[in-house]
Amino acid sequence: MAISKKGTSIQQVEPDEKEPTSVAGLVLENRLGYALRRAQLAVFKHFNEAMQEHEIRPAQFSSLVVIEGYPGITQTNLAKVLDIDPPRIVSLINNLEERGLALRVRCKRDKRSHGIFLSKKGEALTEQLKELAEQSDINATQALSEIERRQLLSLLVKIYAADTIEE
Amino acid sequence: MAISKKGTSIQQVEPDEKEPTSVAGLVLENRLGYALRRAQLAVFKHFNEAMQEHEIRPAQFSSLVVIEGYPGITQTNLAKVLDIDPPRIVSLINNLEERGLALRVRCKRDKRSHGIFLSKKGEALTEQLKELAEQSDINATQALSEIERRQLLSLLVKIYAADTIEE
DNA sequence: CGAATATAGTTATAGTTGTTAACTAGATGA
DNA sequence: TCATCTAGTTAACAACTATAACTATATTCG
Repeated sequence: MAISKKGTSIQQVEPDEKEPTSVAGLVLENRLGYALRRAQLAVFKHFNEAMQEHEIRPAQFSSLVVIEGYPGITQTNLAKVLDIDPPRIVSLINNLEERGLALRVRCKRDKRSHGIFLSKKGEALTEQLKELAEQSDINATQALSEIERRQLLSLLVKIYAADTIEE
Repeated sequence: MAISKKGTSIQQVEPDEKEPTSVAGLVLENRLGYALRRAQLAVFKHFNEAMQEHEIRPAQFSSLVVIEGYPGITQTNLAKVLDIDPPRIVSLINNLEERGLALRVRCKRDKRSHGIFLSKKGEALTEQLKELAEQSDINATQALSEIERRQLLSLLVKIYAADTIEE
């Protein structure tokens, strides 16, 4: 295996003088997947800080919002909407139920399935969390104007909506 | 704990008739963090499919590209640039080295640090992968025009660049 | 009817990833 | 020289995701 720099078998080499601190100028700078990942991590970091005192993780927040929007939704449908696997829903709902935020109600027509509802406490918390999330998004994207933020959102939705449909 | 619907203790409830299949209409639709996550997963799915035959994971690809751009970069700097923890770099580089794609060269001035270089094989593969990645990004974002894609990229970079600096 | 098949939810398991703490070798600076 | 710092490493661990298999109900159809 040859070192590419000279093609000779160098044993001791100086590391490059430049000390890059960003991916500026590299192909990575133009890679959508990479940019999405980095931006997502940055935004999630803010989100997690904002939610820390309520001990709410991103997937829990999403679940709360969906249950609020569709009270009585079954676990299977919740899994579909959030595009996560059914086994993950179980522990997610277990946790919300243990904390008194949500509850399963066995459906009398189909006794296999459970409708999921928010408790009063869950509803109140969800309202509060939605505001925190809104604020957290804005904090995480200070570099963007309100118009840019909306533009970004609409572009992102186009991507994942298209991708969800074609499956 | 009361069920919010009526405030009474319902034991058997019909699940909602509607069967939602997307987050359309919910607050989630307007949450930047959620949209970023979903879009990122969609794009990564394409990426992973494209890279499958080469057995290259996203972080490995990113590493190859950065090493190509900064031959002789130290592991510490690579970690900084990619914003990942030093321990992760170790197994990452181990893997690339075992596969003959990259190699560590001990720096003679500071014998603690290693410069990392691509082998000829690594360089050739990286060239190939960059094209695959480019194509994969385009496939994953068929719903976007070329202009929109560039817009999106610039918005994303603004977010994570700002976030990286302030630390 | 009742046997075969399908579905909702669950459990267990394991692979993968990211995080933290602590260690070694070498460098630096008083 | 001694104390402190840094680069890389190792190991332990927590979190997340995916898969397989199990239970209970439901449905289909001969």
